[in-house]
Amino acid sequence: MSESADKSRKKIEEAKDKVIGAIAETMDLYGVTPAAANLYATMYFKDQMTLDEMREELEMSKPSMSTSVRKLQEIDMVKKTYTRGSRKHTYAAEKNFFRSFMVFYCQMWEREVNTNLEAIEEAQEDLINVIKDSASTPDVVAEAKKYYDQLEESKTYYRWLEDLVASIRSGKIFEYLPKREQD
Amino acid sequence: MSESADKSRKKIEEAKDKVIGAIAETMDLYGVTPAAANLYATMYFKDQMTLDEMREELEMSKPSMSTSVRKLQEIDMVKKTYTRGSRKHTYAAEKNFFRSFMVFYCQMWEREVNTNLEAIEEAQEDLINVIKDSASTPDVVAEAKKYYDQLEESKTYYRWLEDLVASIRSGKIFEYLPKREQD
DNA sequence: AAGATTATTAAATAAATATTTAACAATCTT
DNA sequence: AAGATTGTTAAATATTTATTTAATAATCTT
Repeated sequence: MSESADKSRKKIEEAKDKVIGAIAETMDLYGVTPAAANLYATMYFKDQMTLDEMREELEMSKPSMSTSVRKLQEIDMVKKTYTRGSRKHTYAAEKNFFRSFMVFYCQMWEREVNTNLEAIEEAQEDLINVIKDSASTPDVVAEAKKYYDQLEESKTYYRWLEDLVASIRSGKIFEYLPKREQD
Repeated sequence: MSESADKSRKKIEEAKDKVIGAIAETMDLYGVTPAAANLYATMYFKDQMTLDEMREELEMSKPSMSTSVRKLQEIDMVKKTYTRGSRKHTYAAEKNFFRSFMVFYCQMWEREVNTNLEAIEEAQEDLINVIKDSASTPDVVAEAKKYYDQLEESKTYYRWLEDLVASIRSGKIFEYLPKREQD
């Protein structure tokens, strides 16, 4: 093989590495470890990989690859693939960023909505009891009312977030905000 | 003060604590430290606070409060307030979750778009050079083309994310996904 | 079923992050 | 301007989190 052909191969690797670096760098936003971030970014340019290939490519331990893969599977950024004839498990990166976006944020927002709405409902019940309690002094009742109203108002946000999740999950959001293929 | 009135006060505190716990728990999603998460959740039920009040309420050190406040200010979840007559600085929590949502996610997504699009542009230039290079073998050219196309397709996502940010920042998204005040 | 290969779990280590104590700088009051 | 109060920065400590090595479990082939 000629030297200039080698040079071309090397330039391709360089190009990939730029993108790999950028993706890995911004993936801390998705709450994954550096190992998982690097792994996903690497897999983004591969068809599929085995744990041993990952270990070799990233020069890390196999358990680290194993846990990283699992974490990435949880947020649907990596899928297990079935390759007959191979004893080793194979995995492929989700290359459609829209799908990753959907799964990750909807999961995250749903957790936030559920946790907080549940607490709010309980708190509001408590506050109503205070308000209704004849033993409560007027200033205490006023305070309870104030907090009750504040919580009630915040529910508008959580309802909106739920609607946003539904719109993304169903794909309806793309009717309003279309994907622009061209530049 | 009667004992039952005290009981009412205590129930209010309990109600608040439920919500404080939930907010603090979900705030790890926003990439803030536990101290900052607890602080924001606490401030959510206060008009404004000084650093010393924070330290006392959370039973933590003053520098910890100072750094937490700064971090929360960066994502616009806390604002400095001007209280004349007081030597101490006072701070207030942003209580409108829609605004917090906007600032936090737009900031985050914009960083992702900028970092990745920049890398993609550079990588695509490199790949074009390989494709145009007469010394590149056909299989190398094919590979370069494959990656080029993959990157090109991913840009659709980043453009969409930019549109989403613009729609949120301008408030236009609420025309499509309105805030529902009632239940 | 036995042996070999691969993947996962557990314990130990390493690295990164959060928090505190101590020192310093800035600001306000007199 | 001096002294006192408040806030921030720096260094040290503590805590948490990520990663590795070692051990175990599961899976596949013969």
